[in-house]
Amino acid sequence: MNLDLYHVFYVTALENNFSKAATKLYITQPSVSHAIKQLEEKLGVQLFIRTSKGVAITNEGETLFEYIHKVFGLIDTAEQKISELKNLESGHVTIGGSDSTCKHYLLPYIQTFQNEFPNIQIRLQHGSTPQILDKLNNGRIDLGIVHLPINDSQIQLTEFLSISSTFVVGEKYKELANKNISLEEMLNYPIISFSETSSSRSFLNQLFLKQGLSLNPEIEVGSVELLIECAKIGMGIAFVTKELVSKELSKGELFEVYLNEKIEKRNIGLVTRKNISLSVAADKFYKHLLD
Amino acid sequence: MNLDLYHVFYVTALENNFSKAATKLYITQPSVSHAIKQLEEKLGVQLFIRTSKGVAITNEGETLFEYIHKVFGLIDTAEQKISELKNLESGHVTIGGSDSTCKHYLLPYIQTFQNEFPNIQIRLQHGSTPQILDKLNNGRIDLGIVHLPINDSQIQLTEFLSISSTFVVGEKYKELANKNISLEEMLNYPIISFSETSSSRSFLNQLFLKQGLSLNPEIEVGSVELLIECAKIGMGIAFVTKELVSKELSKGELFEVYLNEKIEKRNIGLVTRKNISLSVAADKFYKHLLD
DNA sequence: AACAGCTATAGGTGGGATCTATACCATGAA
DNA sequence: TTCATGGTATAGATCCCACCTATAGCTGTT
Repeated sequence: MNLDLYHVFYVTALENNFSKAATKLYITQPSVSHAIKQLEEKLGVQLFIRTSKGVAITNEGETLFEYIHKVFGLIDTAEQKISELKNLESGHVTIGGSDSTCKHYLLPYIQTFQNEFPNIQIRLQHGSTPQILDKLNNGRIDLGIVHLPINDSQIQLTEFLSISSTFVVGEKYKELANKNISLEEMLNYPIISFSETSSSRSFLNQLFLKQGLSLNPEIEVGSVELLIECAKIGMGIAFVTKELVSKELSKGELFEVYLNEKIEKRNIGLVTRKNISLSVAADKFYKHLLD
Repeated sequence: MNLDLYHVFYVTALENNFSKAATKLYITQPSVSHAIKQLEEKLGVQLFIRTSKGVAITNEGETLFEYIHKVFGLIDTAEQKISELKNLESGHVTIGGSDSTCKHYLLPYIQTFQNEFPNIQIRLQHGSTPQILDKLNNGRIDLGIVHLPINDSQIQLTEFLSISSTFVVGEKYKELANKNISLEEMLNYPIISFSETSSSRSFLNQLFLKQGLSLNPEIEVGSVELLIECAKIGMGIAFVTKELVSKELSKGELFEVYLNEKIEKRNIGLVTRKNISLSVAADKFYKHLLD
């Protein structure tokens, strides 16, 4: 299958003239003559009638042209599309994360990325960490943002952010903010935490478990905003990422409760599939995140 | 533009394996490797990820594949179609002629042709001789069948049939059939002829004009069938193609009126466009007619 | 008759497509 | 660990053929 013959045919059919086609193709007229002859022999039909004033396409040539015309249209479109993808003038990136990671750590990056590459569409997929890893493995998302640690041999992991956890209270329990207290003492107060399935909660559970303590929070919520509100109005001690309450702390709406032991930092990571290349757009966004 | 690269890409994308693609393409693996590399360089994007167990197509490669897949589908279809045309398994022939030429001289050929090539569609276009020549020049018909002579430098003419003209009468004017009469005498009887625009009529006009006589037929009709009927019931002397009334003559329903001079034979010709090739199907039909 | 504009043919040449051979790399089994 | 397997990349040589130049040959025009 020699496709270049079809290219010669295509241009010749447009020009109805071997010599002009040759010029357009940057080859010589005998080459066109030869190529058309080859194609005619291969297909077994005459494609052009040679006249003294150029050539005229035959009926069969016309039929062939209808198809070949589309062929080169498609190739043009394809090359155009690839060029757009390459130059980040089109394409999309699908990112998976929990609502809170997306909202608090991803959104600012998405905004600056969109300013720079307005034609790249950013899509978000919500899910828990295992769900995100699953979507990643199924090719439903390009990259994920999850709380660490994770354990999946198929996954390529890059640490992204390090966040501090702390306990905060509102005006009502302000006196706790002055002294270092132990986890055990804390159990005497109502605890506000994320719901059982969240990674924040399992981190908290682990914290108590290491002291042989069992946690049973009075209040379980599903969003950072609600958690902060609950703490503010004095419903109890809230376990929260420090970076997310810095405004409330500085305004004096919330007060930090210091533990008499150090809480380890938690890490947020970017996950991609091992051995699977990111699309140009996804790769660009990935690098954008790591800047 | 090297289209063969796309062919290598296409097969490789189907196989996800350079070596297997090479086998299918009847080339070696290094050639595939080289071709893909060339295409990647040309497009400026990576198309495949090389892994130890073959290759995996990238996102951009996938996008390209969607188009290229269609491209090769089209080429396959095109080659299929051309092959059908070539082998007379599809296609059509459009023929132009007057109703009577079509009916009396063409129809038998059409039937036998359709038996032999049932998938070739035969289309008929009706019109007067000048209209037929016009349609031919505009490419609306592949070939025409017309009464001669014609005068058109663009037209390629082949004589097809030679027909005799004669005068016939029914029972009523039977006595005329015994003697040779002159054209002048004939004017004493009602004449039945085709309408003014027909070539049969202009032939008849010429016949009289050569003798300095002017014809003014009492009855003008538009079809051979009607003309024969008029003659049969004794409305006058009909000018008619002899071959079309042979049955009536032998049955004794009509009687031939002999002129004291010889009427020239008329010719029917096949016309095609000069310098324009017939399609395979049209050419086949043309040859079928001349057999 | 000469010209202009086109295609076909002949024959020679160079570049590049393709090949062979081999390196190299990852994976899985012994 | 070592070896075998199955894949891709690279190097270098070969040789074919795609393309070129030159020219013939055809047709319609000036």
